[in-house]
Amino acid sequence: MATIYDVAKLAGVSPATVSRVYSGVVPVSAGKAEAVRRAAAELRFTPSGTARALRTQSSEVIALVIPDIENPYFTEMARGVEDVANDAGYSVVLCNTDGDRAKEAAYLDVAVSARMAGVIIAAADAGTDLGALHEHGRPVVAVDRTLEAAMDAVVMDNREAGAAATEALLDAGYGRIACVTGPETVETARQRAEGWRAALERRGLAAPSARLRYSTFRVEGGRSAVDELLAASDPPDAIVAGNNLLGVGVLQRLAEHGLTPPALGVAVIGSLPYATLPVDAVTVVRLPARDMGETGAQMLLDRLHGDGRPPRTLTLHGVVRPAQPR
Amino acid sequence: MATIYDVAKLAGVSPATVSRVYSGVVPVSAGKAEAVRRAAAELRFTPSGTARALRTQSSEVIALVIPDIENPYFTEMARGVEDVANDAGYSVVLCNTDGDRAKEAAYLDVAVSARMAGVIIAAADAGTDLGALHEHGRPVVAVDRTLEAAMDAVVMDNREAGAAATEALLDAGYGRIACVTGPETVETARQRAEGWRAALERRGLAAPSARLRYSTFRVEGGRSAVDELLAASDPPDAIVAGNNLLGVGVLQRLAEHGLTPPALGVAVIGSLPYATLPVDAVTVVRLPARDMGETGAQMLLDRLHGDGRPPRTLTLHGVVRPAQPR
DNA sequence: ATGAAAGCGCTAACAA
DNA sequence: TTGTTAGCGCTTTCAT
Repeated sequence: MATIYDVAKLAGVSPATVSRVYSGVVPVSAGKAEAVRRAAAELRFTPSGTARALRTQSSEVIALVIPDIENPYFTEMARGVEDVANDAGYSVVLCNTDGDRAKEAAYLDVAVSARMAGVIIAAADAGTDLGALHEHGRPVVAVDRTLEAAMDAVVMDNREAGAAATEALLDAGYGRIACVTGPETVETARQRAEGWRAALERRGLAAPSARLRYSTFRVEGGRSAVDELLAASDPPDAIVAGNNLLGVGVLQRLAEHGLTPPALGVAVIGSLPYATLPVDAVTVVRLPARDMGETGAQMLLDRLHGDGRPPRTLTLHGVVRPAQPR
Repeated sequence: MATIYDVAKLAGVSPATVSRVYSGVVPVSAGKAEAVRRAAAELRFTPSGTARALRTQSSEVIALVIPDIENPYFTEMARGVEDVANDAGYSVVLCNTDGDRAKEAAYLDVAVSARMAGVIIAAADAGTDLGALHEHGRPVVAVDRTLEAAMDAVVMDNREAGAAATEALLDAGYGRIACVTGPETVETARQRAEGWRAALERRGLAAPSARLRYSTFRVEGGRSAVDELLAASDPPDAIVAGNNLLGVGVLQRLAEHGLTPPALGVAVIGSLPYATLPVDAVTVVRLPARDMGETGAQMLLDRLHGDGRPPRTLTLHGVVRPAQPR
């Protein structure tokens, strides 16, 4: 593999000049620059990112840590991060943690060990340790889920989303509304459930815990919740699904029970990009995932460019698309 | 940031000993190892991956290059890659190219510049240039789509999948079967269409080009194909969808036309993980995406561990789940 | 505008 | 088993 020394020798200049041609800021005479370029092409020179990273103590790579790469919500977010980061000349490393603390810790370790420029993280749970990142002075932005009191973060208004979903069902005439959400350890899951409860109570209705199910944020969770809820002595007439995958599971299982909405009302928090039936009959609270990614990436870039303001939390709001009355 | 020198001084040993404790292979006496560990913990030492990569000319990172991170087929594959790679101590960097050659080239550049150990790639199209990787001696494994005549590759049997999907529809009694597939520039799209054609011709049926649509491998492509096919003077009575997203689009649009299967037959090449209606009425040719990822990763690891056998192509087969007769 | 030289933090001979 | 030492390829003063 050719190095700047090889290129320098062939071009008849010093290694420093070759370096200057590639870093671009320091002026180099046109003639020498041209000679360097020709020599580099001839030797198929590719500058060593690792050497540069070692020397400069930083690389143009940012880590994006997410709990579930198979969830379209997070991939949509990843697209947002990518677009903004790539435009600014950064590469994005996607790290999938499966919501597993050990895996997450391993990836954060890699991030500091590889001297990545910064980290955007949708944390597995509240226990994530950002200590090493902080000590090494790497900026971190939390997305989707907050992590520490005073840090940069972009989150959804989850309570509002939960309330809006519930209210849309109430407005459509449903009265016995259940809620299926994610694990109680996950902030977003709790907040969405709180929104459901608040909306019901605002209308003077009870929010019995028998109608609230903490589950996993996965398709299977939605499916089994339907079975459990329908088996109850006082089954609900509508269900709020706490995220997109739960929504898919709920709709799947309901269809198998012959209860396609609006026979039983359904509101989903999050989009259903791969739904195979018309979702007109389903209330959807669209969450701007891509926007969240873009905004988070921009916050991180600002920090990398020396922004020293106190940390801030940005809250994004969902958009309600009520079920069409038929 | 603490270095091995700081740790060495505090532990009262040489830097080399610290290094040996971390690399693990060379024996170190228990006492010194313990001292090193304590010193490292006290100084919150994190070894510099960049320094190590520079020194050893390689890093424990592999790049996974895919054309569409929002397609569950590729994320499922990514999971397979991740599992195998992580178990072997490698991190996986996910690079999303959007099927864009320039983006792809940029990522491959990063891969060699960062001295990544190897690359697994589902190429944007046949024009991808692997030259730089080869020159730098980095192993490459193609997945989903081949790229060069003699290279390691794991692909699906796409012709067979296309034929199986078509035959299932024929067996179910449909006779005017259309096919919607991806861009003609994409190998998998062509092969699946060829399978469709071959299956029809084997039964002595025509495969008129009016019933074959090259589109994009996206939801929207399936939707518009339905409209175009239904508007024809001699509309089909069944449709083969060339990938999962096309299948989603086809099913969506058919439902909007009031033509839910089996009113119009549908076979999908690929899985429908987020379908919201029961897919019993749809023929699905499940493609083992996760398996493809695991196998590709294993092939790459073998190369990294010195496997010098001639390159090989492994072909994986889909599994037909015919629509349930109702 | 250009070159010489030091050093980023680590590993791998080699010596002891 | 342990320490000494010489780089890996680059950037960056400091001179010129």
